[in-house]
Amino acid sequence: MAANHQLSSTTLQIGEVARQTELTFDAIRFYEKRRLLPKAMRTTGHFRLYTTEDIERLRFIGRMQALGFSLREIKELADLRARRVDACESVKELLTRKLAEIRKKMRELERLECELAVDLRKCNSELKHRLRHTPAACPVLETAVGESAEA
Amino acid sequence: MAANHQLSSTTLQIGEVARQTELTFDAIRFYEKRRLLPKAMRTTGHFRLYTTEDIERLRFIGRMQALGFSLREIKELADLRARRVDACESVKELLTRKLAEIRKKMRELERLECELAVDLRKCNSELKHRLRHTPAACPVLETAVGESAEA
DNA sequence: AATGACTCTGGACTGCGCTCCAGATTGTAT
DNA sequence: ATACAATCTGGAGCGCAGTCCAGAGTCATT
Repeated sequence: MAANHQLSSTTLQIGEVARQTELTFDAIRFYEKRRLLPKAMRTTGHFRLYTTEDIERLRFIGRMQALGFSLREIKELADLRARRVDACESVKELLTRKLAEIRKKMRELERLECELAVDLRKCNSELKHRLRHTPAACPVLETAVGESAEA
Repeated sequence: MAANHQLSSTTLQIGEVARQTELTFDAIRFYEKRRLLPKAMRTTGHFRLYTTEDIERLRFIGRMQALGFSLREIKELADLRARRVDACESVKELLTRKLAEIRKKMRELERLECELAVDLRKCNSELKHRLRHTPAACPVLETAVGESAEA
């Protein structure tokens, strides 16, 4: 294990942070370069030191990415957490916008879920049916995913 | 307007398709190269011709992309529509997998929605409050987005 | 026959989000 | 003092999903 010769109490080096967040060194440094993360403190020998807040923030980045937000967007949102200006009006605007996006995505996902679920049921019942009768083409391959899009 | 000297009844050229789907020529041709779209028929002069099915498929691609699926994944799904093999078992597997992914994404979005909605309410009430009292920091900037992540 | 709108191919280029690498430095263990 | 692990910086390279462009060919109109 490497150095922690100072402030070791609640700060972690990049390797440990990488392990805890399941990110790579490179990704973490990349986020710093892109200012998604505040510039990390350093040991006297220039090793980066991270706090639990940083880890929270990195986890937040991960969550948002999985939801399909770009780093640019994530920065927008994450910055609001750290900035201590009274920017409430603009915060409100941003939140309202994001919220609308999210609700739209959710509706779309619901629709897709529905379609897939229907297809899956067709698929299942056809498989059952086929056990007793003669084989036929998979039902999903006829009236498939997304075809009922305009319903 | 350009040629349609043959089969003009239900087929469209790339320009019209681009207009209808709100995609670019380049994107459409790109999807063909990546086999997300079957190779288009051609006029005698090598102009591509598209059917309404192709348009449906392109719209499907667009929808899925907006939901954060990669072209690779979209191809997987879309291929099932066109392929007429009896691959029902594997179709079932794929659908089940996708469905699980979608449900996970939805839960995540719900959580985020919740967090943002709470923040927004805080923001609003703080703004109201501030009209009557002394100014203070924006409440969202204290207990912001994603902080309640582990709740 | 010529004009102008449309389309073709192939290849270079872009922005995003990293990853990989080399060569140097720092910290720990012996 | 030395070996070894962890980290540093800067830059090249990569996969994705296209965009942009040049130069050539195709088609309806006049």
